Amino acid sequence: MCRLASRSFFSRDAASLARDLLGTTLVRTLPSGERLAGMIVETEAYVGVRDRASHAFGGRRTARNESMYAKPGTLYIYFTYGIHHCANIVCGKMGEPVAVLLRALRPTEGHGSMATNRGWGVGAAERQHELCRGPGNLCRALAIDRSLDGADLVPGRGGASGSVSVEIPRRSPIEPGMVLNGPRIGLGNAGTWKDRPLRFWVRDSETVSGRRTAETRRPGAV
DNA sequence: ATGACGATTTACT
DNA sequence: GTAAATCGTCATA
Repeated sequence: MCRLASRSFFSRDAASLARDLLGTTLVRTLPSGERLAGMIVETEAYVGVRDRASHAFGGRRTARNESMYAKPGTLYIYFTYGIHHCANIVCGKMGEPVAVLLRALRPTEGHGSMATNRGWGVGAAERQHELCRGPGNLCRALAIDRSLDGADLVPGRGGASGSVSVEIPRRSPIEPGMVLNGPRIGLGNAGTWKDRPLRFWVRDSETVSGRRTAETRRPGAV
């Protein structure tokens, strides 16, 4: 019914991956073996050294963003505002600092643990769509922090499933017409790059963060 | 050593 | 709509 995303799946440009991650499932396996998972419904592409909004703009390379230069399929986790972690999937060609930010999931497994991670009490059923809405909330719900920075989403030869992976259903649950895109969120002085339609989300998804009513464009267009 | 800032979230007017 | 929270990171000295 589904397959694990391979290295080649991640080895392509960020906008294309950001679009095609919609409808796939992000799986977080805890040390206890419990699975926390959700369908990806919102992403943003950070397309490389020329992207003024990227942490790697101009080839910037520091201890913090080192993982952006790792191989496709690597997790890049950063800490910001003194409070939140945000998760990216590195893509592009080997050594290129290109990545996709995961902004929201529709939870599918482990709702109870996610609620606990969010600091919620019991009876959170009516707020399930808020569990993983927004990049910071998503990380908190899935217990993702900098200890996972640099982790590989693609299993090694041993075949052991990693602590984070992406599962691709044989048939996408997302109809092509359900995908919208528009400008990325929360950018400062990114100049012209601020308005590029590099944010992708699923239409009508209650779990999408920020504005849900932006322009429609040809899926994958940049 | 120090200061400014942030790919956010939440609460409040 | 605006503001506060909060601290690791980076540039500057």
